[in-house]
Amino acid sequence: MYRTKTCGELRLADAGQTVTLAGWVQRTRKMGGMTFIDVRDRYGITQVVVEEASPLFEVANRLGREWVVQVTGAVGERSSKNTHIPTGDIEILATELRVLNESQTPPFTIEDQSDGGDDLRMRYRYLDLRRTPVRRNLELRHRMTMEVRRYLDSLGFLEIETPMLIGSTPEGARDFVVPSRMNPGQFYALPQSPQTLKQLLMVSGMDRYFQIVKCFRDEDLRADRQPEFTQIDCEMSFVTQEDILQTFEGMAKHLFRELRGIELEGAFPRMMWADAMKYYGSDKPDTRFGMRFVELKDLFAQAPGFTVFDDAKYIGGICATGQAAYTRKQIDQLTDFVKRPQIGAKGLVYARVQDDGSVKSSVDKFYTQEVLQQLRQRMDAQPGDLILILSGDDAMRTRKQLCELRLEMGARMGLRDKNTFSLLWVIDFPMFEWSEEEGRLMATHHPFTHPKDEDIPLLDTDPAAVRADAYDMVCNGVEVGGGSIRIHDPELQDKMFRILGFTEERAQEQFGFLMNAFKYGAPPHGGLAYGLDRWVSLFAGLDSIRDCIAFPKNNSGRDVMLDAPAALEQKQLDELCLNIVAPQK
RNA sequence: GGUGCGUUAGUUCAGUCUGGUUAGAAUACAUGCCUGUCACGCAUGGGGUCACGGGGUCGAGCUCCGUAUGCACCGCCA
Repeated sequence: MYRTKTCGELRLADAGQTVTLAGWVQRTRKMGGMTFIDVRDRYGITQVVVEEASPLFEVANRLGREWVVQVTGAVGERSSKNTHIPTGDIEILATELRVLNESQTPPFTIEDQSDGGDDLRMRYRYLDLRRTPVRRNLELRHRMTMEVRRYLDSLGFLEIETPMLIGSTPEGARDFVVPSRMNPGQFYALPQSPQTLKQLLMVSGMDRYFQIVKCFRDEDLRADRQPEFTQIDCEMSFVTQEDILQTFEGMAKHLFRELRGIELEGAFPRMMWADAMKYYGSDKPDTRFGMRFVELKDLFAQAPGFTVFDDAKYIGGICATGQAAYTRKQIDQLTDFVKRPQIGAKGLVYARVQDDGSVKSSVDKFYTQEVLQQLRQRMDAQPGDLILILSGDDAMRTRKQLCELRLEMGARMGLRDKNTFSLLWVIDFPMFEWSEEEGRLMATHHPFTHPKDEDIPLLDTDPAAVRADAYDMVCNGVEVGGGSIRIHDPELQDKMFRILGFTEERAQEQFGFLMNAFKYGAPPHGGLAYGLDRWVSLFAGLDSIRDCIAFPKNNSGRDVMLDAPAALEQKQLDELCLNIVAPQK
């Protein structure tokens, strides 16, 4: 046995015991006549003392950072305590000190506040994972999957694995593909989600399924998007949308209770997609704060000499409470912010409500105080408030711009606190979206999503107006999960494929397996998938999901530690019959 | 496919606006001193292809163009 105790568990009550610890040298402090060694493992840090008189003194002074050591000695009370760490009252007076392994000087110091940048941390991720903050994220992730399994198991869900090598489907994200050696010229695809497989499990009568499962999407990365990521994938039979929302709202509450000690009271608010877009300009509104949009188009008639609003199809405002003291410079910063190419607004109109109730705005020259007072009333603005207005000739685009402005103001006003959580359901998503690129309607969620019963007649007359039994769970402006009731009627499914522009042959070719299964008695079913990485990030207050993934990819989809992806040997390529010539080395 | 910001010591950064002697700091590392440190302290020392290529200039870390690469974002992500 290499150790009898860990480096995090010894306390004053253990004084007098002889123990053996093993771990990494965090650092040594040589005082001349004595040397302190901080030994670290994943449980904590314990101080070891070696005095000059000890035969171990020479070894102790030779130790370098990150050497692996084994120490035996008596637990003693420290004469001067360290109140910063749990083991700070005790130390080990070493009687044995063995070097289990030496270490090169690490490229960055293993400390909570790392001095390594992202790229270096990824290159030496195994060292980065020795750092407490990163390790804690993985610990939290572990506890979360344990709690998910506990909750779902208690409700009778079965965890069932589905294959990683499946067929490619052109709908949705790009697939990662895997060539098949035994079937030359043919390819598997890695699942973007086990969507159709879990629906088949419902046909099989599995009733309540879940899986904590890797999913793969060959799309560009973001701070919250990795090419492989983990879903908590769930499906239930004989349920309504209401049943599903209840079940998974329960799971969210369970996770908050067990992992954050937060009791979420009452049912989660539900917001129709159309309202989310109208009041927040987003299908994932951050509801930690208000500042809802107010439409102002009818208020601002054409004014001589002022052309900004002339072509506006949409004029919308938000009211920033108590921000009337914003300086000209701050307003200019906001204007620059909305004019950035990523946002693309033309400009910003502002109005301050003065202490006496009068409104001082950037459009004073063009609108009477009467109109401005109506504005103030419409915005429900009080003295001291700042009204910000955007306009544009494309209502949807302008709402998105206003959404960015709202989030920016929320951040500036400190209203986006990482320890405040505001959850809601966004429901009644539109069934279809028009794709300019494809020149056809595309499924907003996926082609198996059930339309709302009352909208089914519209499928024939006005498909773009059809809403779906689809829902997202949103927390603090992050989509943490989403799902839908699925179609279980083959005829309705056929109709959906037709609207989506599938020929019968193509629908059969790509989804024939599912359509055939549905001919043998598909139960009504629906489900949801949570993004595990996003949940962990949210609970840990992370800016990027990378920090809760042991070995993530960088912005370009590369694993800089493994140096993957990489070219293959010609022999491997030849076996796969890909007719690719390997690059010369 | 696009936009923005970056790339200088092992590491984190300053220096770039306003080109001009030997490119600095902190930290890490090495050596020495120190018996109560815990961000130990003190002293000394080593450590640089200023990402790469090109232009312009008497002269470039600094200016211009291109490339690579990192991060954030837009497009994309059923």
